[in-house]
Amino acid sequence: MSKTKNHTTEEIILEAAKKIFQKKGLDGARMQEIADKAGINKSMLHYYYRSKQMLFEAVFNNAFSLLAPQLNTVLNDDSSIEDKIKNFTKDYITFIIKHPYLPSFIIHELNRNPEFINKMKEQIGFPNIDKFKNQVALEVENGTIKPIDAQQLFINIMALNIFPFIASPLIQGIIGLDKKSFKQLIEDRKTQVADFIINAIKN
Amino acid sequence: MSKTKNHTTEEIILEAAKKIFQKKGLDGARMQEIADKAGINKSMLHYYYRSKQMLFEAVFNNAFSLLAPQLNTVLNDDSSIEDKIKNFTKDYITFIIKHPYLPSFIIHELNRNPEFINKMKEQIGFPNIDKFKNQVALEVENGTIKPIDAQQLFINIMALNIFPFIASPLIQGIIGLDKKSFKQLIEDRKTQVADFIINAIKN
DNA sequence: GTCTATAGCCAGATAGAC
DNA sequence: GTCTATCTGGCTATAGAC
Repeated sequence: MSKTKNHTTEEIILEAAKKIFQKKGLDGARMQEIADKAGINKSMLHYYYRSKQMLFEAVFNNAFSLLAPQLNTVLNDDSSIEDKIKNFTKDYITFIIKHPYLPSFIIHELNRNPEFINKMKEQIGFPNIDKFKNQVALEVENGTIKPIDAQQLFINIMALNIFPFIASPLIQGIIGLDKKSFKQLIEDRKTQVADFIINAIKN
Repeated sequence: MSKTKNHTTEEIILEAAKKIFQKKGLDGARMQEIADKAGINKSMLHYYYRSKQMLFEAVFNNAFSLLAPQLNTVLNDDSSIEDKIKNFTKDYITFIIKHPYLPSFIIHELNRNPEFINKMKEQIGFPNIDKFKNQVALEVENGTIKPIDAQQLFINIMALNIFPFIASPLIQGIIGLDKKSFKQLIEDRKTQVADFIINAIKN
């Protein structure tokens, strides 16, 4: 009973702060709004997290530790390149539906504060590209895929999967779709993106 | 003499506001900082633009009217799909070097304020995908390219070109490159991205 | 640990002299 | 049109009662 629904105040605050910070950013967020969302008193935020900045950093770390394993699917998994691409493309959509503001939040705050990434590097599970580099080199040598730089391929995989969600208002505006049609378009991407990438690199 | 270097105060303000807003966003920007950058008094900002919000909207419109023609290269140009992809990929890098914060600025502010896109639609030159749809359908029928949805292809082209700049701190962190190596990576993309897309769709 | 009240500061906006 | 001075409100943060 004590672990199912009995969240501590600290956890309730963090959860509320995640929602507000991810939607409004550090500068746009208001401590009062976070307190309201958490259903507690504003001074509790300072009691538990001392300052807005420190609460924000807790949220950012938490968000990054959710995104990192996603990227590691591509980088550290043991399956073939082709399977990795298929799995990541399918899984990422599921992930993003649960955390819609997360990638644009991380990317925006990293742009405003690029040195944040250095703190993240110290965390365990920070994405590392070395294994992926070896794998790509190997598959190029085998002849299963065309010659391509592993870094460029990784960027391409990220770009094709992440960008449509970050830029969705712009895309919806230009393509001229309502929400329902756009949702279908995204649904189609679960397979289309993987096919696109595989076509591009397969021999 | 009067048109070469003699900018009006209004233009000087807009130019300074562009730099500050694009780097810091609406919430992060300070009117005092804009005034300092422009080298004029803070009250002048209000004299010419009435409020922070209105100054911001002038900046946003201006930024969007710079990005739109870039996207129209892909959508409205008369060349073949293959040439469009090559040209856009090459030109976009040049564009982004001149306006490094512009796309992430537009995308971030559209996320915070999705209805902005509706105001943009009323401007002339707002990107329209109709011509591109016909062209893709035609080239698919001709057999020059594989069957693909024009909307998906357009998203892919944007994603591969725009994302690396928006997410550059994240990418640099994961790939572990210094600024110089990253610059070279981007330089390589001028041709690599076009090749990647063309491989993916070419029959 | 949780609340109320308030300190202290800073930003956007305006009044009014020149 | 451009400046100085100032108002006003809102925000982070803390003091202190319970």
